Amino acid sequence: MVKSQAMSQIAVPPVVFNLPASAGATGTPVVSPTFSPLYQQIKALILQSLQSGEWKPGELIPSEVELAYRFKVSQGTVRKAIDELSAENLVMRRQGKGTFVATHHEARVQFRFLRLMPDSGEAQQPENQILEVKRMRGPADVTRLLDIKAGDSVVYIRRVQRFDNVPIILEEIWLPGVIFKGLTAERLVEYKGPMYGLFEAEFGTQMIRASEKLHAVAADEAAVATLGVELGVPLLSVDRVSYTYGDKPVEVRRALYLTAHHHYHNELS
Amino acid sequence: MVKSQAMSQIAVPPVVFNLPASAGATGTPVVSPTFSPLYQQIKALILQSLQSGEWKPGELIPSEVELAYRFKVSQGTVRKAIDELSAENLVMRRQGKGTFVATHHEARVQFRFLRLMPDSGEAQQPENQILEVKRMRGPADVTRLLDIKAGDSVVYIRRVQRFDNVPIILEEIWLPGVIFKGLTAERLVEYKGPMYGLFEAEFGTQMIRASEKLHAVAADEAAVATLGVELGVPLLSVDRVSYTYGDKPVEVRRALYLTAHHHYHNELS
DNA sequence: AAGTGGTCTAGACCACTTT
DNA sequence: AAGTGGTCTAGACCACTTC
Repeated sequence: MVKSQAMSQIAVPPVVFNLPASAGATGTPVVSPTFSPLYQQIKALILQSLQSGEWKPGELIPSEVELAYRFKVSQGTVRKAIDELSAENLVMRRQGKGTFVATHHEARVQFRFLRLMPDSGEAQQPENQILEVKRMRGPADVTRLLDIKAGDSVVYIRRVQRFDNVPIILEEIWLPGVIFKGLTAERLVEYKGPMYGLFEAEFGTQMIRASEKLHAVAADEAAVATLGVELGVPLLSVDRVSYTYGDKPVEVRRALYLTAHHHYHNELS
Repeated sequence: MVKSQAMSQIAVPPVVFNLPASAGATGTPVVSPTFSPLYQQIKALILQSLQSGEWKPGELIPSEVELAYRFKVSQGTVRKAIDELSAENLVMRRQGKGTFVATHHEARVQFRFLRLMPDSGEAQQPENQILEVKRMRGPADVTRLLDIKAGDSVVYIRRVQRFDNVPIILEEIWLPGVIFKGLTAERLVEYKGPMYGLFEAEFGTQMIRASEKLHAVAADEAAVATLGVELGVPLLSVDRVSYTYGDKPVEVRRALYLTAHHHYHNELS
């Protein structure tokens, strides 16, 4: 039984969970306006389940065999879909155990999102100190980056991160107010672990990729006050926009890195 | 005819081109001390052909069917090997045409190795100005990074790169003297196009990945002289080590980027 | 029409983990 | 022993490019 690609084209509605056309279908194919390989459609369906929270970060997703049965495709096709999700770091495969939803409660993931390393020695987790948390109307440049309406409410966070108790990073963070309703200074202060872990666990928002722009800048007075450097000292400015499923921007960051004894590490390939 | 993985284990000599054990082989398997999947062994063999120059940058490599015949494995196994090489940007697949060896004579590749973008507007190719080329005994830190003997000969290059005729990058480059014997200032000046293109075309050395460390630093007198900035202005320092096949380091770079109107772009995922 | 890479299936077996 | 992901094969057909 060989299925034609065009015939096995399945409708992928925006939200509704949908099974593919029955495997034995013959007749006139219902040609949809947009073509894509079967495994891409399966990938999109799995992505929906990830986004909807059907499988939460850290959890086991159904086995390849089960997904193949559910979607009425071969295991190989499910495999190729999961292969891509794995390459994009959205899931993690473990031979013999299964496939797990990626989570920020893992050192590996955190190092992907914090590229600052000591010039010598091992990479380590910084400690947070929250300086300020408030709700405000988003500045124009921030709301534009977050793709929300001008003047919409945002949560503003200001914090310092320390390595070996030395302040190295001064950071401002803006989050869409609608998504991060219940976020308070207390919760941020008491939460141990990476901030993105808090976001995924308590706000159902998974950061899956980010785009950064780096500049060398001179220390301003805020940096002087918090990083203990002199005015004008060179600092690495890192502007970040983070995205969740569907390439939706959900965080804007502006950080200043003191790179006297640390560096931003990047692999080109 | 089903082949066991262990039985199809093939010897992968360092240089000699070798065919896998015959497909129908039964008897006692010659268990090699290191195990690896067949497709990884095929990948290693293809890698050898790339490294040896059997297929040069920009050229078409044999089709999957032909490689499968040559290695006496299925097309699917060759496919998986090439899939990985493609993911690592060592080859480029083009449906209907074939698989090509990656080359630095391509805009896409060049942007992978130069992350500096204008804050607004399109990315563009910079223009080179060679300031100095000489052969010298490599400084200790450089020879250590290049994994050559202390005091070994290196080629030293100093250059400025301009965007829209404005000097933005001041760069020092060290190359192993043994590999880049015939590299002269004249050749560097007259060569149009990316330097890595020259390296691959005339020295048979393909840069396939690089590791960068970024610091924010204050402009020194060399930067003042060449970039036309004032002493102490913040600059982005980029220390790079580039690698060719077999993770062999073949270039050390120290660059200063003027980031007043440009930024270093990075995608985290 | 012929050749290339791209997709899809079905089935077998392997390596690893848990029961 | 059973279940999971990982490897390998063989064969079919599709999409794209070139002749």
